[in-house]
Amino acid sequence: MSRPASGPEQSSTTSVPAEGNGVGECLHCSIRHLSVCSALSCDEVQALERITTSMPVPMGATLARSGEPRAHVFTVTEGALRLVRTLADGRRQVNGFVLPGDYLGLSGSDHHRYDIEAIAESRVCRVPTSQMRDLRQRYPHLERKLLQRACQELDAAQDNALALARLQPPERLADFLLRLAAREATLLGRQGNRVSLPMGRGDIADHLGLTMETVSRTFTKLRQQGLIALPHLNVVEILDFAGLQQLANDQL
Amino acid sequence: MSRPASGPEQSSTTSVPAEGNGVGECLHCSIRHLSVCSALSCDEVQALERITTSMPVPMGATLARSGEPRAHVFTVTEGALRLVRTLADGRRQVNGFVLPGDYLGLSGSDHHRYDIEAIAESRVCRVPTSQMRDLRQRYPHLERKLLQRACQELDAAQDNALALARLQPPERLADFLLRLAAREATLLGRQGNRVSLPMGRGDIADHLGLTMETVSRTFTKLRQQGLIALPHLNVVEILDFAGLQQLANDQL
DNA sequence: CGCTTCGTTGATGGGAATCAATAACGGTGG
DNA sequence: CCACCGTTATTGATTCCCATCAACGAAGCG
Repeated sequence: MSRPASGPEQSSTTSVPAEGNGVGECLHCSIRHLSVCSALSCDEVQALERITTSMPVPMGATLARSGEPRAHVFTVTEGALRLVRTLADGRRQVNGFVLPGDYLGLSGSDHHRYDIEAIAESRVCRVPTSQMRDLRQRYPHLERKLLQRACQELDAAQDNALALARLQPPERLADFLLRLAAREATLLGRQGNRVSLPMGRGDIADHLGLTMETVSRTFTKLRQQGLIALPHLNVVEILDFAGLQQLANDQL
Repeated sequence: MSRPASGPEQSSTTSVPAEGNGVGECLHCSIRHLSVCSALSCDEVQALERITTSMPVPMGATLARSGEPRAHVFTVTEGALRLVRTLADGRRQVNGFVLPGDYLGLSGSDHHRYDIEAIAESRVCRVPTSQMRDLRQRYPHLERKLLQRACQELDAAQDNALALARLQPPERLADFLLRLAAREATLLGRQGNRVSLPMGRGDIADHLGLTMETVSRTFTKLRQQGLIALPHLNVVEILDFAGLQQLANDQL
C-alpha cells in the first residue's frame, strides 16, 4: 500500500487508491495521487519524488531526539517506531507507535516534542520541512489531506486520553489491542485475528500509563478469561472479538 | 480579541492581528484577516459573515450531543464550555474546556464525539459544515490556519495524555492550572497571577482522571505548600509560579 | 552452554477511590 | 438583611488496587 521513493520511477495511475480513503494511505501515495489529479507532467512528478529520501532506520536507532529542530517530516514505509517522552526523573511515556503509512510531522512546534526510536528494522521517507512547506503551498490538495489526517489523529489522541483517564487496566489493554488490530487490518487490507506486537511489554506499559508488571498480569488475565491467546510473546490471537470490544467499552 | 458577527459590520484592518499568531485568535478574525490578504470586495466580506450565526448559549445548555451529525462548526466568543464523554456505566471524562477564541470543528468524524455543554453564559458563532467546506476550498489560507490549529491541539492533547499517564495528582493539577493561566493570559493579553475556574471541582476531576475528593485534597495541599491561594472557590491565585512549574515538570 | 535481557509471578505497602459526614456556597423568599 | 434550602466543596475513615520490590523463568545470542 505504501511505496518508498527510491529513485524516479514512473507514476502508475492504477496503483493509486481512491480519494478520501485516508486511513492506511501513505503520504507518498498521496503525493502521487495528487500528481494524477493535478495532471502534472512527468518531470514534475519526478521533482516531487526527488526531494524525498528513502532511508533505512535500524532497530534501536533514534530518528530524532526531543528538543531538536524539526528539519524533516517523515512517512514510514516499513517497520515500527515509538514516540517517547521522558521526564527528568525517568518516568517515561510512549506517546504512540508509528507504523507503515503513518506520517510524522503534524506538530505546531518547530522542535521535536519526543524521541522517535525504531523498535524494528524500519524504513522511512524523509522530506525537508522547508520543501514540504513549498509543496503544501503549491498543492492545496496536500494541505487538505494533512488537515484530514491531523483531525483523525486528534480524535485518536482524545480516545487515548479517555482510556488513560477512566479505563481500568484490562479495559485499556483491550482497547489497545483492538486499535492495533484495526490498524493492522487496514494496513494488510484484511481482517485477521492475529495481531503482532512489535513493541515490548515495557513500551505497552508506558503507552497505557501502567507498569510492565501490571501489563503482564493483565495479559494473563485476558488469556485466562479466554479473550485472547499468546502464541508467541509478540503475537496476540484474538479469540473473542465481541468480548474484547465490550470490555473496551466499544469506543472505536 | 474575538468578535461575534452579529450583522454585517465593516472589516477593520487595524484590529486584525498579525499573521501566524494563531493561539488566542478567533477563527472569525481569521476570516476577516483572510479577506484583507486576498483583497476581497466588501460584498464578499459581508457574504462570509452572513453565513455565520452568532447565538447565545445559556449556562447549562447543551450545544451538541455525542453521536449527533456534525451539522455546524463553532467559534466561541464568550463564556466557557466543556467537552464531555460519558461511558455506559456513568464514568465521565471532560475532554477539554472551550474558551473564547477556540474553534470547535476539528474532527475526522462526521458525528459529534462528545457532548458540548456550556458551563457559563456563553456565545458562539455557528457556521454550517457545508458552507465551511466551501469556504475552505475557496480560501487556502483558511485551510492552512485550520491545519496549524489542529497541530497545536494535537500537541496539547499529547501533553494532556502525558499528564494523565504519568503525573501524580498534584503535578496534574499544577499543570492544569498553569495551562489555564497561560490561556487566560493570551486571552486577556496580559499575564495575571489570578486564574478563574469557570468549571466545578467535578469537572476538573473528570478532566484530570481523578475524583472530586482527590482534586479537593490536592487543592488544599497546594495551598498548604504556599504555591497557590484560593480567594474564592472559582479563583486561584498563583503565589509561586516557578514552584508550580517545577511541580508540573515544566512541559509547557 | 552460560550470559544477558526480557517477561512472568509472588509479596508487600502506599495512595487514590470509595463511603460517609460536615461545611461552605448561592440562590430564593420572607 | 437574614434565615432557609439545595447544591457543591471539604474533610475524615476505610478499602481496594496498582506500584513497588523481589525472585523466578524464558528467550535470544554469542
